[in-house]
Amino acid sequence: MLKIYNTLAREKQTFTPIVAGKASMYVCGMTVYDYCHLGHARVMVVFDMVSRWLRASGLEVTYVRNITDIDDKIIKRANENNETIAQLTQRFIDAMDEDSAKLGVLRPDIEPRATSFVGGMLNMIAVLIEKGFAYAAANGDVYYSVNNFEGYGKLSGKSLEDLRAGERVEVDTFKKDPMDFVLWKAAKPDEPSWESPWGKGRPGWHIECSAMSAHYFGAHFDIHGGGQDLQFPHHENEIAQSEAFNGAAVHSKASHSHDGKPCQMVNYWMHNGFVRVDDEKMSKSLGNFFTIRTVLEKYDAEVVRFFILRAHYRSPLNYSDQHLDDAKVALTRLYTALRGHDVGEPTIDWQHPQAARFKDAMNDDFNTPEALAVLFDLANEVNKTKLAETARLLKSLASVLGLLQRNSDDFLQGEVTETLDVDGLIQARLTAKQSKNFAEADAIRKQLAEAGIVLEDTPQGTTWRRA
RNA sequence: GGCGCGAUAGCAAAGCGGUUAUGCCGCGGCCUGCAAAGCCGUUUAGACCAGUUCGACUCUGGUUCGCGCCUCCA
Repeated sequence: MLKIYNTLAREKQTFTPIVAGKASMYVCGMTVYDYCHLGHARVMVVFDMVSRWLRASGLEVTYVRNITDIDDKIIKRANENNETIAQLTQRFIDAMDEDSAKLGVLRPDIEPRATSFVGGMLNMIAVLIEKGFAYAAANGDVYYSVNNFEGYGKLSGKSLEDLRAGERVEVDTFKKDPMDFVLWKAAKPDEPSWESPWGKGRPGWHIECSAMSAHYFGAHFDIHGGGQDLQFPHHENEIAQSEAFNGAAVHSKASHSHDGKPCQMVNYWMHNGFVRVDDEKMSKSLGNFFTIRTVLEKYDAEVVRFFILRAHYRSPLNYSDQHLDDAKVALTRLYTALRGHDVGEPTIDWQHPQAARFKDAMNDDFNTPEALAVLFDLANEVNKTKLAETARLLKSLASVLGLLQRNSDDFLQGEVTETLDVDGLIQARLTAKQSKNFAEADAIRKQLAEAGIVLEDTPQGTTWRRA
């Protein structure tokens, strides 16, 4: 039985899909105006892992991850770069695809772009106005009226009163309530815009996700994911929009549909923890972010994936070179255990005690650190017994996490870019050893070590790996 | 100020009311010509103060410290 920590309930709950055997999952993806950083990498890897586990559990998964390709920052950046919005967004969508592919992230089933769903957003806004949840202001903006939605704050645990007391909300004279948020922004000159009943403009950020999830999943779906920072206001606002849209009009049981049942948008809300640098959130506004491609210049992409899955998805994850070095050594241990085992296609006997332990860990709110501990125990077993069957189980279980699927030598040796004749030197060392010329043998080994190559003598001969 | 999360050994990171987490590092041994890898063993824990309990790292309350959200943010 899979249990998921549901942010809405603030507890782990047994996962029961709306439609037996299927799972619908929507994850808030990227706003594409820059390269993805490690925080984005975490979202992609975490929900990739989630979708893989749901599938491994036998569910037919539809995974939707959107792309926000219209927004203030995009417009600003395109102007700065003197390129069109379409050029800018496509450039960074391509970059994102490259980065995520390297991290072993499978493509979501559907990756809708906001600009393709403006019609759906306009419809949603019109219905919200009609039902009394939204109003067009004098400046041409359309706002959502938070006071009219009963459940506002239920996801983030905030009350309107507390939010207002925060006094950090800018006073906007066109809003009826400071907490009201924008559904439709009136266009400024020289900005891209769409025609609407309220004049030219463009959609607010929150309505995009409501419209896109509604398009693919309708009023009700299983899992909605995203980073912790989206809990408020983004996800809170999505709930307000979608549940109001699908429910009855204001003053006639706001958040309930006509048959009296609550029209809940999402059953399970999942939020992954932040990536931190020096115990501070990694973010663009703080400027302390590392892009995925920067990190990949120095570290193997699978090491980064391993590093992310090594921590529980809800825990904070501190980034540092030291931690990545550590992850690299750990992953090397797993690949070393698999070295020399050609195990073929993944197959898992879930009756095997270690497989069962792995499954229990994953079913416990995706406990990947525990699942990885199982892999290390299996590696130890492989090292001791040399059993191909155990090696196969190790590799098969790892495949569920998107790890250890390369040939060991590919990981341990990397691309062959040597100017040194490694094989020749190994052969020369062997000759020296055979004639007991250990000084010569050690000199060769030292020469290779200085080039970053570590030799390992085994009963089957000498192998090498990169330090 | 409001709301929430966390505090585990040198570092990272899980489970668990009583029995080895796991990885890296350190130490001892085996193996090796010597190493490396591997194997065996081993040193370092549970912020602080109370309470519940036969027994608490694990439950409850409080304290301290850290982080996050309340504004764009994955």
